[in-house]
Amino acid sequence: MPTKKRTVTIQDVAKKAGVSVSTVSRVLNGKADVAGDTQEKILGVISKLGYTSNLAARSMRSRRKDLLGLVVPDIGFPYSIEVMKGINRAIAESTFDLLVYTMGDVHKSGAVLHEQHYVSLLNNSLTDGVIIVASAAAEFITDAPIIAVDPHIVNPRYPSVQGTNYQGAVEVMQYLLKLGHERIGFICGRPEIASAERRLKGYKDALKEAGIAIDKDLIVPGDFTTKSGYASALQLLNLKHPPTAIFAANDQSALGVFQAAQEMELRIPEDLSVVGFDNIAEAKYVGLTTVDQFLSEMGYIATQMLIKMVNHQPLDVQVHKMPTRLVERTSCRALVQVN
Amino acid sequence: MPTKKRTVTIQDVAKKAGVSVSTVSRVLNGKADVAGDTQEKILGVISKLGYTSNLAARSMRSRRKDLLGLVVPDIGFPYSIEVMKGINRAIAESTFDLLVYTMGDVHKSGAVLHEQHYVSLLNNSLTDGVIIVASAAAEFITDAPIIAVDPHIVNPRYPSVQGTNYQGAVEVMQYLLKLGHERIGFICGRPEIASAERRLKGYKDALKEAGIAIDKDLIVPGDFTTKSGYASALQLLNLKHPPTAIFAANDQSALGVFQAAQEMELRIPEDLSVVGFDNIAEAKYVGLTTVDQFLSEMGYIATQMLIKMVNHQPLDVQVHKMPTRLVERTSCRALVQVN
DNA sequence: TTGAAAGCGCTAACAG
DNA sequence: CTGTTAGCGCTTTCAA
Repeated sequence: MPTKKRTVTIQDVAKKAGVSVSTVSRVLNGKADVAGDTQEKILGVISKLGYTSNLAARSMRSRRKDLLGLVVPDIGFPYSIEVMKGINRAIAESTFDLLVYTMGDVHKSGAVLHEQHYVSLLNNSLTDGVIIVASAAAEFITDAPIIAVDPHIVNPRYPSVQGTNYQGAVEVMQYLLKLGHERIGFICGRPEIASAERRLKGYKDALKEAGIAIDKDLIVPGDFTTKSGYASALQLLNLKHPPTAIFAANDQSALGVFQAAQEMELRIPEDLSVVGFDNIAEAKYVGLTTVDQFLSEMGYIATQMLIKMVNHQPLDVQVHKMPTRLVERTSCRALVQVN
Repeated sequence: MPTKKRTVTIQDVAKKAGVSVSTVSRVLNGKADVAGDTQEKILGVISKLGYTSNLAARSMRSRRKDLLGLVVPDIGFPYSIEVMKGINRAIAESTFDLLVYTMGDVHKSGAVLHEQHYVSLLNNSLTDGVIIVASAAAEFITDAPIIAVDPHIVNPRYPSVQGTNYQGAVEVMQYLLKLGHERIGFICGRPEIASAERRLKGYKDALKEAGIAIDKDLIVPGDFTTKSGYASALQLLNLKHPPTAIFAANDQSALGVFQAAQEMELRIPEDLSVVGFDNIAEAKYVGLTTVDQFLSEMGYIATQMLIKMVNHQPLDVQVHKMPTRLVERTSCRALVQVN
């Protein structure tokens, strides 16, 4: 293995080039005040030795790193993936690179503490600012800008990007009601998450608005997983009066509904209408109705906002209209909440 | 915004607790030799001040970081996402966390240089080892272990995880031949990438083996994108003698074939058999045949190998059988190449 | 235009 | 059990 015993440091370069470390540092940082031939010689030595600056040491001294941080509990989760696609897009368009911190699993250890820890870790040292996705934590100690995407609990002290969950749910319901459905099932999300509750409220209010009494049997629990969607859908479909449409609080559980319907040989949407919130790639293939681009846009917007914050630019944009390419009838907007 | 002017350092904690920095450092690192009440007091100050250690400074001093690095050009690309899912799974099962470095776009600037730079950057400072995915670069300067997943160019000096592209392609062909197909189209991948060429060779050899002459019209270019798959599929299907089956060098281009077939109102697989290499979520919904879990498994295996390397354990496993859940008839193995 | 020297925040001997 | 001290590799004054 081509492993140098010791890392090549700026000292090695300086010695080899016969100059001082500060001179090397100067050419490394593109300062103008270095003689042409000195610079050339140093550059030569650098590439000959294969020197690369030590990120840790460097960011310990300098303010600007051109690096954004992202803290995600689990980068394998479809939700995270969608958000990351948007972030990735914004990063690609910018001069910033991205450092993603993950522990691979939300449940690896105390989530809230871990999140806070990682945010400080990144922000106090390596990055110019951090994006935190679907955070359970509400408070952070950090000296660099921070932005929350879809936080579980909304803390007005931090800027955040959130979906208009209530309004979106109302629109989903209006769509289903217009289709003539009167018995519409709702599969809940995790009750401790703000967005889930707002979707449920949208469901209830739309029903109320339409003059339809709320049937408690039609509201079943869920936890945003496909498995729970499957189980809850079976519960709904085995009712004496089963619903003719099911509104799942998120896309994953909608997929579970799809599985249950398939198993019971119900065709979608002929026998059963299914609508899910959020966005997954599979949706268009299974014929589910979802809000396209939703999560991805949130990531994109959040990244752009964070970059503005890092650059000390004002956060002028308050509300973004979300594109709804897949679904014409159901729309959802991202509300950008500043401060 | 709750932004402390200056970061809380270990010095602040020490002063406030009335002890020395080394004592604080000791409790921070869980050393046993600290008095119970001293430790308690320090812990109290730490949480009161909201102190978190500076990652940069810390990793500059200590050897073990319990942190693995991952360099991916583009984390929004389906290929990267699949590999990352596997890596994420391995990370979740381990005591390591993961730091992903991305520039958001392969083409943001000189890819090879960027990759080498990032690998050194991470490995010389922050992480215990790094995984590099689909690298265009063949050489790296680093003093920590490194493992390549599916490198464009295979360098025997580094351990790597690669698919058995040749064998897999042969098996895909045997499957199609057994189905009775005699005219099988092949959509190539990017010719500069080793795996693409091995898949093509598998296609040709299987044909040869079956005693079927190679028709050059049936081999069309591609670049692993859906767009190219679409275009090349149209080219194939508009031939005087169109193929009855198409083997796309990867999943993305297979998706393009699917689109083209749909547009020409060909049913799959009744009118046209389509097989793609690699693995995407959409595959099962559009009825394509792909190798399940393939990319994800590569990421998983690579991560486990890297952890072994970091722990100075021998790399005993040489060949992994890949699980093939979706597809019984086409299998693919990951060949783990050590040294 | 360059070098010397002072730290950034932290860990790890080495003494007490 | 705890404090002192010496750096890790780098940037940044301050002089020369």
